[in-house]
Amino acid sequence: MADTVTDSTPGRRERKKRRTRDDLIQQAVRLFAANGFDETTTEDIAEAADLSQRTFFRHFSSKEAVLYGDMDELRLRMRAALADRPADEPPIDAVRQAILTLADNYEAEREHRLLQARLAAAYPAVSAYSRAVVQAEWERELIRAISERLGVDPVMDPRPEIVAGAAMSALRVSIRRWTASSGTDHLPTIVDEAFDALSDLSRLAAAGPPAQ
Amino acid sequence: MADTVTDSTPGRRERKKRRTRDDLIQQAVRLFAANGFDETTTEDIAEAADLSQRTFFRHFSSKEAVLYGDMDELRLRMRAALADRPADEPPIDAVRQAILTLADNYEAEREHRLLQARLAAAYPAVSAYSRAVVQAEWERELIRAISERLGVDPVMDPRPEIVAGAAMSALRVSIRRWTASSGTDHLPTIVDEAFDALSDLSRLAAAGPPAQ
DNA sequence: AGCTTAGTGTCAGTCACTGACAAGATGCAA
DNA sequence: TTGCATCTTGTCAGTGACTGACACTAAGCT
Repeated sequence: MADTVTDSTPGRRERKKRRTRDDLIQQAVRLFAANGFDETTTEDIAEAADLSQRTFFRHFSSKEAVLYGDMDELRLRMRAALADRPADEPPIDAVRQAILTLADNYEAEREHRLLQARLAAAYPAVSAYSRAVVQAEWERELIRAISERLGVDPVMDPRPEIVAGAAMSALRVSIRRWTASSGTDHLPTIVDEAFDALSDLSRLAAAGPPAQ
Repeated sequence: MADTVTDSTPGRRERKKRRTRDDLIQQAVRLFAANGFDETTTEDIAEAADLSQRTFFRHFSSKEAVLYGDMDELRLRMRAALADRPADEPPIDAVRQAILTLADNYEAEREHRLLQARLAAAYPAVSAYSRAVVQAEWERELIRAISERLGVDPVMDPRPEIVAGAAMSALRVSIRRWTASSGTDHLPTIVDEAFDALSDLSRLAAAGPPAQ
């Protein structure tokens, strides 16, 4: 047993791999912020991390993926938030709280999240990835939680998907507005207003004639 | 005035261009259906239409774009449907009717729309494009119509975006289910149920304990 | 018939991403 | 400690989407 105290669970190999991955993320984010997304090549990123391009693609499946390399942790936090809500709470409220958990994180990591959101606003490829991968994962978490609460099979009953989709849509709009304010507005507040609007969907009435 | 009767408005050049474009769409759709999206190269499509790859990219900005080359017309039809609804109708109802117009078209062009939906389900790149371009355009139409009806500025008031986003989400879910049924279910009916669920969002309650 | 303009082909180039192979590091067992 | 299996990486060659530059031809106009 010549174990040093350092490696508690993961071995040396694991730690090295993790460090390499973190390096790639850090360098990528730095370069994206400095020069833009399209303007940064995967070769640039690998170079900055002193690795080959091939190694970059062994850690991340695309240039977009490295920008969102830290999202898995957030997804799990959201899942935990859902599990913590009382089982008899109306699903839409549990969902609102889960989304607020995400919003809190955006405030806590304001600079980084703002960069991601700005790049998504500026580069279609980033926006597409964010929706198709990151947000799709969040949405799946919501669908799973909602169908459990309703006690229904999400394949048969469309309501979990409808609710989750509406919630994700509200989040997207909220983040867009938060980004437009450069993160000066309070995202959880924006999200709260968005969910209020969602509850009032059917009560939304057309305006009368413009001041008669 | 040596006009022949054939070219009523667009000149020979325009017609030729249009025909080339239509050829590309037709060949692309045929090849996608036969071999799959990733399995078909832009070179294959150009070749099948007896054109150079460079010309393909002069008509379509991406391989995804050619698959949705017929969507502009549908968007305009949706816009017209929105304009036709009474101005004092609740926005959510006008939106529902607009989406039902889309659904009707999906039934009318079942085979083609089903192919698009299947390719979107099978190929992430297609799904991403569909959302980021096609559906984003539809959503913008909704936002514009809703803010006009509410008499508000969509930059200041988040409600138009919220409503439009929720509606688009309901449409996506509906199309997914319609696709899963291979188009045998009636899409307008599915859409109607989705909008009913949307109206009942806040009344959705958790199930009691599983049969005590 | 001339002149301008727009659509096309060809060619060369960039860049994201992938498969194959070899080499060095790591974990593990004898 | 040694030996072997496994993992991570680098190198190299290749595919395919997409773009800029240039020359050529057809279409519209006078």
